[in-house]
Amino acid sequence: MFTSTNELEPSEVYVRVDVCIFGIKDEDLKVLLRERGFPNYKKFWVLPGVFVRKEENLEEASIRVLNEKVGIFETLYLEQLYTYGEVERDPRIRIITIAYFAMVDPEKIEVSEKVDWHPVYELPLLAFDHEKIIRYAHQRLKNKLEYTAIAFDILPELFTLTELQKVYEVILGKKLDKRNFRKKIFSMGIIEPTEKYKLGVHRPARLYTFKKDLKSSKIPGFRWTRLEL
Amino acid sequence: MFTSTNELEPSEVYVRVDVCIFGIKDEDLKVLLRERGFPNYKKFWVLPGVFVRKEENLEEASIRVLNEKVGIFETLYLEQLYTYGEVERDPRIRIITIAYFAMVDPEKIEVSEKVDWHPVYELPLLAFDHEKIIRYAHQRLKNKLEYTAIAFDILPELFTLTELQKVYEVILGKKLDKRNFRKKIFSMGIIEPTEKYKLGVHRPARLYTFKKDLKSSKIPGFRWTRLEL
DNA sequence: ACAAAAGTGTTCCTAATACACCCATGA
DNA sequence: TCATGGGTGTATTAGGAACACTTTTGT
Repeated sequence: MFTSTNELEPSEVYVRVDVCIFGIKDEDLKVLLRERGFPNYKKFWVLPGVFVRKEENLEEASIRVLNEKVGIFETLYLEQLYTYGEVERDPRIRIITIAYFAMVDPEKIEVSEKVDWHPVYELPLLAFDHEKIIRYAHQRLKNKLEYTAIAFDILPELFTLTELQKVYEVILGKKLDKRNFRKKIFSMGIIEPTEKYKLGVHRPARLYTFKKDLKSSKIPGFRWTRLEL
Repeated sequence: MFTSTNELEPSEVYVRVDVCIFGIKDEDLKVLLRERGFPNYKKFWVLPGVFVRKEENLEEASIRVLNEKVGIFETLYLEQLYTYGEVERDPRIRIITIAYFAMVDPEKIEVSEKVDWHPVYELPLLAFDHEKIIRYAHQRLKNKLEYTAIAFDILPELFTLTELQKVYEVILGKKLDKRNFRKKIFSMGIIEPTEKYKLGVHRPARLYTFKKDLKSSKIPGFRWTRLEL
C-alpha cells in the first residue's frame, strides 16, 4: 500500500540530530560540548550531533551521537526537545536540527581537550543557535523534575535523601528547605526506605530506593506515565 | 565565516511540516483534515501538510499549509508540537514530519468534500501516525490551556464568561463548575469587565475583555511569557 | 408567570512555605 | 568533646473542589 510517490518533492535540506547532554559533576549541572574550530576564527563550542541517516530513527541517531561522538554507552534519560529550522541558523547550508536532551553519568565518560563539561550557568562561546538550545533544554529539564520521576533516573539504585535533594537543587539552581523537601518526597509515596545506611565521616544516612510498583500510586499533580507522543 | 562544508553529508530524507488544526465548532473541539485516497484502499484522512522548501523557515512552512492547503489566512495560535521521524512511518519513503498545532476560527474557512472538520473524540480513519499526532496535540492543547492565555487567542475581543468557560470545557472535554471557574479566572486578574452586555433571549451577560497590560500582573503558576525556544 | 441563562459565597481540604533544634557518628 | 551532616514537627497561608439559590430578562 501507499506506493504512489508522485506528490513528493525532495526538501533539499540537511537534517541533523544534536544532543544537549547534561550531567551532574562537582555538585553542579553541566553540559557536554565539543570544541569546534573555524578557520581564522575564535574557538566555538557546539552540541554534539550527527546527520540523520536514511535508515535510522531520530532516537537512534541521538544514541549514535552519544556513542560515536562522546563515547557514552549508558544513558540515564533521553528525550526529544524541539526542532530548530530557521533558514539562516547555519550560514553555509540549510540545516534542520532535531534537538534532544540527555542525562548521563559523568563518571562513565572520558573527557578530552575537544570534548568537555561546561557549567550550565557559565557557558562558553557557542556556535549557531546552540546556546539557545541549551537554555531551552535546561528549562525543560527543570519542568520535568517537578512533574516526572526523572530525578530517579539520575540517581543510583540506592541513594540518600540528601543526594536526591542535591539533584533537585543543582538542576533548579536554588537551595531547597530540607524538611519541606522530605515532606514533599514522602507525600508522593514514590520512594521506599531500605535497612541500609551510607557511612561517612558523620552520622550515617539511610538509603532509599525508588518504588518499582508505581502503577498503583495515584499522586495528584504527579505525572507518571510518559506522555504518548 | 563558517564556510567549510567538508563535514556535511546529505541526509536523503524528506522533510514535511504537518499541521493539526483545531477549531471550536458546534460546541465541540474539532480537527481539520484532508481526505486522501490511496488506490484500491479505503479512504484515509490526513493532517494537511507540505514539504519544507529550502528557503523557508519551519513556521513559514506551517503558515503555507494553512494558506495553501486549507485556505486559512488568519491564525489564532500556532506552535511547534513534536517531530516524528520513525523510519517506517511512511512505507514509501523516509519522511520526517515536524508537526505543528494551530487554532483557527472555523467561521473563516470553507469546507468541502475533501477538507472537513472532525470531532477530536470521534476521529475518522487516519493514515500514517496522524492519529497519534492529533492525540498528542490535543494533550498539549489541554496543558496550554491551564498555564497560558491561549483561551483568549481563541475568543473575540469581547466575550462573556460563559463563552470563556465553554472554551475550557470543550478543550478539556469535561464540565466545569461555574462558580469555581469564575473565581479562578478573576483571581488571575487577566480579564476586565466592560460596560457592554450580550443580549439574548434571557438575562443579558456582561462582556469582558482580555487585559492588554499584562506585564504588571504576576500570577503565580500562570506563565505569561512565551517560552524562549 | 415562567423558562432559561446569569450571577454569586462559604466550607473543607490539601499542598506549599517558613522556620530551629536534637541526633549519631568518626576523628 | 566537637564538628558535621542526618534527621524531625508545627503553624500559616493559598489554592482547588464541592455545593444551591437568587436575579434578570424575553416571551
